[in-house]
Amino acid sequence: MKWSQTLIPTLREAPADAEIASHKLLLRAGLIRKLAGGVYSFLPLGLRALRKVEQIVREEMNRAGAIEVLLPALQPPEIWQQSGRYETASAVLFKAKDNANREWVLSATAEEVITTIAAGEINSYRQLPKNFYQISVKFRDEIRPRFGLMRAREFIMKDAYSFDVTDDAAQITYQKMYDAYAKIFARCGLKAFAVEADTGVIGGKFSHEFMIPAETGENEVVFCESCGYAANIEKATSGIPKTATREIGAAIEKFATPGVVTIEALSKAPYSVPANRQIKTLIYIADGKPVIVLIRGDDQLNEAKFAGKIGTTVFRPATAEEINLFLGAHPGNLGAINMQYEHLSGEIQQTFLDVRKSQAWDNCKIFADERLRGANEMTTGANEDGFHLRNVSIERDIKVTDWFDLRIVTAGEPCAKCGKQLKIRRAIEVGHVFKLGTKYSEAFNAAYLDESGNRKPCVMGCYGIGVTRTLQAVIEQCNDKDGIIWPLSVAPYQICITPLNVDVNNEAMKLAEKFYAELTSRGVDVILDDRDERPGVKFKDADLVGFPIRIALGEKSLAKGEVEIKPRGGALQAVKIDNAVEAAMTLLKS
RNA sequence: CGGAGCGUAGCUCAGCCUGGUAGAGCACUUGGUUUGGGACCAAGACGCCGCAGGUUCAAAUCCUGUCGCUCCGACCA
Repeated sequence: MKWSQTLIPTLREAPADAEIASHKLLLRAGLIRKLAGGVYSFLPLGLRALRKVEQIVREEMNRAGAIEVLLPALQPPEIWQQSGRYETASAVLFKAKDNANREWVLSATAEEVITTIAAGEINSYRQLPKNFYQISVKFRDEIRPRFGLMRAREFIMKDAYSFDVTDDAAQITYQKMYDAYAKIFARCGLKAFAVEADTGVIGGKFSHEFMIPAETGENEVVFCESCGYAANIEKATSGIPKTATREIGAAIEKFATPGVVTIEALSKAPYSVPANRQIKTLIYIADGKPVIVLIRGDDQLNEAKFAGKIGTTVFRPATAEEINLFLGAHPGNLGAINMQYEHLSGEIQQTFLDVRKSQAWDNCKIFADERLRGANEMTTGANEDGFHLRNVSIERDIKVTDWFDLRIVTAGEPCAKCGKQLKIRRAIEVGHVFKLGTKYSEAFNAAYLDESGNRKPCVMGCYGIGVTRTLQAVIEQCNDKDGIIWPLSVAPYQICITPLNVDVNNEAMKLAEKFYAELTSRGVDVILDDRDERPGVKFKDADLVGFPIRIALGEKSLAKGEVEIKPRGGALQAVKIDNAVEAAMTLLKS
């Protein structure tokens, strides 16, 4: 390709709405342009890099035995209702209406579609296993699109769906995908690692996410350098000790704490109740009903874990007004003990009772973090502004509905497996593999007949790679002050030939054309910078775009019978003209 | 959706406080001088100052509303 014939609109300055390095570089190097928030056009250079990532994904998926299909982006809402995700995933689904006012769902993912196909076309164990994948545009109504392609409303995803006869067989497929993913990211030049992950709305038994370490990543990963344990913080657990049990002491005692509404304030004199001897009482409204969550004063609630336990993602913290109405006190004075209303007077008490009834408050569930199990001599709010209770024994005084691990792990806690200190780092999620089980196959009746003629649901898995996100992750991981440093495997062009004089009669240009023809015939992706620009502009642009190898032809070196070959980020080497093509090929292979 | 900020030329931004009819740099066009790391000179073209109301003799500037964008939080590949 000749530079002058394509479109590579490089920018000296990054547009103001780009925040992180990779987003700025995508724009500055002329790979993408924004059409609207979270919606981007791919320009020629960006598309070339994207196609390379796609091709790597395709090759490894094929190698792992998956077969490519293409499923519709326009999907009838009925199938989403059938799986139940029309409600549970409602927040991210784009919906459109046709001219007959019929509703459609834009594909956010395709479990429903593929399972419909499996239900219709797979009848026998002889047809299994099958693993279908596609690389296609996905739509998600992200609450907050961010960082260019990292979190977009429209993006390209590789999604795969496997169907197996048994759980054991599904495990083998899962492992194949896991291995394929490791290869894919390695081939893209990425340092990826897998972590245990939360399954979220998709559901299923367990999953791993593939992460790219990056300060700008939106995920926090807990990991142990000693034994290799690694998990998304949403899922991570640690071996932190439970609350020390003490003698069950005296009866509960109410004491005045005027104006004290934080854990910290209560931990100071004159109260001096250590945070680890306090019970934090949080009120959430989940599916319209109140839920009480108890965790230790020095811990934080992990909302992802909480969501997993209560089985809905539709929840929010209760407002101060709601809490006051329900419990008769404001945040900072709450406890799961005195959920009474005797202290309220007449009319207010009636309102209180009505609210409780309407909100099913009397059946309000109390979930407590495991770390509080058996705790006593604890302090918590008295449900009366300005008062707390001490000598609280959880098992004795609070009717806990259920105990769960609900806390957020923090750095430095002991690893649950080996006891060494856990660390936390930020990362970008580029892939996710799920073991689904039979959730979708049962909902869509995707079943097969086994050897004995028994009808059984297929055991499913699903596997996603954010292709456009992966592309940006490559840039986020591979750049310097001058621009992108493409790994050879995904570079839009592998070699940029830069003649410093582009007059067709000039020796530099003639030679450039000759190299271009030779390298192209050898299957190398080459771009020839035939613009009549000053050398500085060409060099700066080549560095910005980040071609792995640049071959410069200028008077100075040509006079010595040489050309200059410079790997991006490596040392410049002078090579005899006749050896230049071979030298470049050698560099490509190394 | 809650909190914060920003919408002026293709890009980066000034002007707004204190109202008087549109600016700079880069990019673009033409001519010239340059030519190994984002050149210089000259001349040009490019603006519904996000949109809609309002105040005013007069609005980019003040007021109200609205839309869009960015950042922090919840969501995700």
